[in-house]
Amino acid sequence: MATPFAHRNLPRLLLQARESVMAHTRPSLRGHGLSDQQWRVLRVLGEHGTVETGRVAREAYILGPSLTGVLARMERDGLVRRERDPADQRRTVVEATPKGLKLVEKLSHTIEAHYAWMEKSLGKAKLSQLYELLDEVIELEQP
Amino acid sequence: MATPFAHRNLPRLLLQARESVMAHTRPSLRGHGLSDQQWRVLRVLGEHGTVETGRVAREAYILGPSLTGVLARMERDGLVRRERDPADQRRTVVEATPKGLKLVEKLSHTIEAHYAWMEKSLGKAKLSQLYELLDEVIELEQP
DNA sequence: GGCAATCATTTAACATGTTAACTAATTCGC
DNA sequence: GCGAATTAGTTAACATGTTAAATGATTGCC
Repeated sequence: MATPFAHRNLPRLLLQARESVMAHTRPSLRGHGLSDQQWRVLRVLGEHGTVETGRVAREAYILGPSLTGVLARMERDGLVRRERDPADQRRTVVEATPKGLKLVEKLSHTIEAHYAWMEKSLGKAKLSQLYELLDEVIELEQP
Repeated sequence: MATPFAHRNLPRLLLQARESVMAHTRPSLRGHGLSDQQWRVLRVLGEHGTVETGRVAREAYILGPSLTGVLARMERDGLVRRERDPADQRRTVVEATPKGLKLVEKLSHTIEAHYAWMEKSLGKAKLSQLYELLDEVIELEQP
């Protein structure tokens, strides 16, 4: 009853590649008590300061309902602060606390070092080639 | 307080690329009531027939504890059957039911068509280039 | 001004991911 | 043969993903 698949399994390859990349940085994140998602959020806040949660969701690639929980736990852990936007009470804005910012600062160096290592092992050319191909895949339109 | 990141965000790109690829096939899966994970399991069973769950976990890239639930729901929905391996009572072996196999048959065509479409839009050369690069990323050793 | 449509976020319900602890069966060394 | 390691799978506890529905606030039109 074997059903042959002529091609590679692209979604699986992308998943594995992602895991392989994250395997290098994840220990540092966990060492500071951060989940992948919490780090993505902190990174956005580090780049943009005070941000409305909708934008955080988009840039950290986290769906709204997930983000609600992630931010609640980050607030519980003293990493971020939330408050309603006075100008538009529908919106909630978030910012990193000093403790959160300190983590961004520290981990940024780790991440940068990781990229440097990756450029060296894979080669700068192949890395940017990979970026380009991924961009093209992402741009493929929905049929 | 902006912290500059000189590089692209590779894990995010890989995640987005995966979503972009899956966006094409997911509607077909959902149309037949399957989750991504259930499809991965069925695909393994379609290729190998009766398989022990450990191997399913490895090939479908699902962790043991997740697989326990996935298989329970698939059994509930009449897609697979589970039983203990008589030769080694620690092991559990799974096989697809006729209903499950019919789904594999039907969806395989859909997936093949999707790959054909992708080869056409992206180009065969770029696709295999992408495969190679992903393989290399996956092979990067843990420092 | 007032009400329908729209918008931002949250809640709810369920599936999956993740790590550690647990159970049951098998293997290995003696 | 027997008891300590090892192995396969599950349970437990919590975090996240996913879709639909609900809540509250704002906008736009009349």
